[in-house]
Amino acid sequence: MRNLRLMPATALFPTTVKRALKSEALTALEVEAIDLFISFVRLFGLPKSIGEIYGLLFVSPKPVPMDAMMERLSMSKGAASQGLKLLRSFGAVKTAYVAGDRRDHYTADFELSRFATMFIKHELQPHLDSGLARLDRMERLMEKLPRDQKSATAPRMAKLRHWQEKGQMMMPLIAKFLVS
Amino acid sequence: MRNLRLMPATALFPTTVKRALKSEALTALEVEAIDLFISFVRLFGLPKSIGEIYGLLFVSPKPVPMDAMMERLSMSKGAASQGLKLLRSFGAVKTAYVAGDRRDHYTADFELSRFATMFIKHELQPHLDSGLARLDRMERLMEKLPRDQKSATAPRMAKLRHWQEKGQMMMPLIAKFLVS
DNA sequence: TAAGTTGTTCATTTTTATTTGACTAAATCG
DNA sequence: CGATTTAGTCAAATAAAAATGAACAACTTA
Repeated sequence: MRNLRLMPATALFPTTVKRALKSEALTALEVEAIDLFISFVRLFGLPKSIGEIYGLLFVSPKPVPMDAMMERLSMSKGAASQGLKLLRSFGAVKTAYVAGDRRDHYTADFELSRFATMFIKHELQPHLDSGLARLDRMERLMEKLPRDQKSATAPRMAKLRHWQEKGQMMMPLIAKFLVS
Repeated sequence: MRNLRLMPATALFPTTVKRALKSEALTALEVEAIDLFISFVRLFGLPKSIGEIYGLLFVSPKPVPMDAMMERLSMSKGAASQGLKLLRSFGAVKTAYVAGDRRDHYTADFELSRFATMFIKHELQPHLDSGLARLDRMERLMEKLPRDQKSATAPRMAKLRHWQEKGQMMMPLIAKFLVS
């Protein structure tokens, strides 16, 4: 699985310093943090692997490269790469430069509100937006209903409109509140 | 699948009125409502079938029995029964008495906030509660860290505490806002 | 420039969530 | 009471989501 190469016995003074070959087991603190963030990200419908990565970075005193994460979390390269891509996309992790290392190193951004604003932007807002067009469509369909059905349906559509508007209004407020 | 029995030709005056044997196809309005609520309930991590049931009831002028839902939504008995059980559990649907019919009939409760309060109660609150104990645990683990790591970790734990408290405070406010 | 390193993509596999429908219990009917 | 209707349960089937790892591209470096 890992492709370890044994260093030839003659290489007493290797020109490049080899990195640690074995990854440390997770500390109790790391396990707690990972656990915490797994359930946190689940709240936003994100996969476990996202929580694992973020949790590990959250308590890491120094930037962590992807291969170290993979090893310590026993996670595939694909999951790590995709997870970091997503976390980067909404600013939950940042890359950090580490001198003399070609690999990208990652740190957590501690503004947890990023998860919420990401959720609002990618899940809630689109839903609210398409909902507006749908409501118009539904009201037009309602018009064609026989009188009695129409009168029964009208107040329900009003309720929907009400919630739609409430949602639209809430979004900026919540966003503002979260950033504070 | 359905077990239809043909009525014997002699039964011109049946003692009990047989119900309609064929279910009507969904109307355009029903399809819109179902679509709307499927994506709405997904927001709360609920399965599609929940959205289908609630969407259908939302635009039904009269109470609907379970077998009618099953037919019109082409949904299994299990999904219908379990879905209604869940929706009932947080008050999103109510049962209505219909004279001369032994079956339970269901209507939608139009207070959409029930979905949100259900989510808060069953997903958010438990997470916040267990989070409190976890934070204590993490802080105790942090104490045992070497000086330098500890000083790097401390502000992160403070951030976590901050969000935890913010969350605890927000819950009642959100709840109040939703009901209004 | 050849060999090695790092990171991405995506078809396949694995895992998890949801749905199905046979079975059953309970209630009502004749 | 026996037949029928209604609705709940749960093991098995199916569908959906997530993880894996091989293949590849883009760099680096020796």
